[in-house]
Amino acid sequence: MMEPEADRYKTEYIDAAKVREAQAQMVDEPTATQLAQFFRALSDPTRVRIISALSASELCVFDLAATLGMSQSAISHQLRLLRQLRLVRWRKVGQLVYYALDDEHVSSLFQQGLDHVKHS
Amino acid sequence: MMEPEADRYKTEYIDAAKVREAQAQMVDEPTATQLAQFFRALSDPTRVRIISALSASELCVFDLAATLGMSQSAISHQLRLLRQLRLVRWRKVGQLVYYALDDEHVSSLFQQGLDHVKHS
DNA sequence: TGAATACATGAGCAACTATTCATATAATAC
DNA sequence: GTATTATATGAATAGTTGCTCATGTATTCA
Repeated sequence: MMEPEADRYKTEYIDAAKVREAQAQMVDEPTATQLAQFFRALSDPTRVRIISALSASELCVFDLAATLGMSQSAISHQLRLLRQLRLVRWRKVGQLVYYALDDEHVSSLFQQGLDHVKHS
Repeated sequence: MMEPEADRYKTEYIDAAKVREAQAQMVDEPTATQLAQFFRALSDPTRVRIISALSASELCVFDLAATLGMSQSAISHQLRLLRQLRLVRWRKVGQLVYYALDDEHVSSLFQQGLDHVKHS
């Protein structure tokens, strides 16, 4: 048999007002997922180094691979992700594909993260 | 037998100067790893929602779980990660443990990410 | 045309992540 | 003391990630 009475004695919240406030403030699920995806772009050392390298100037895939000392395939896979998240743009010149950071926002955010890490 | 001559015909770089420039600009491996770890803290929807909820005010674990509608265990595990990365601080009050964002830097970075996502 | 080159991508796999479940710890209330 | 409550954490597990390897596509060059 069910015991609905039991629930009466169960604490629902420690501080209901703060929970309501927090829920009002909190981003909704889809936004949280989108935001998490965006930060995920910067959550891998290889991608961080790619972003960092591209802060100087655009580079083709071949030179990016050389710069990082990694395989062309590994770099291409990561670039696809950065492309999908619109963190980089690219232009084709003959056989070469040049990648560059897509907007100021990204490098500014990158720099801010770097500052945080350096001062801690 | 080795064929050292073959290397002569292999392109090392498309643009050696740009590679040198990029390598000079690029963060070193340990820094990249540290930076990636920091951004990783924000790379999961649950942690994004925790950070977002804590932007309003500090909350105890119980109310955080209620706010997000998730199990206490799941929240505790995520808080441990945020604690390790020093994104949150905590204080104990009796049985309750109150968590709060550790510094301005975090919420500013969070807000900047949110702006980026909203305008795209 | 055919060979070489730059890049992209699917499959496979080892490593990692986020959750659940069970249990432990520590504080409170009786 | 015992029972209850808030939180932490280890183990297990399903899902994800980042790389390699093999191969495909598109462009250049002879």
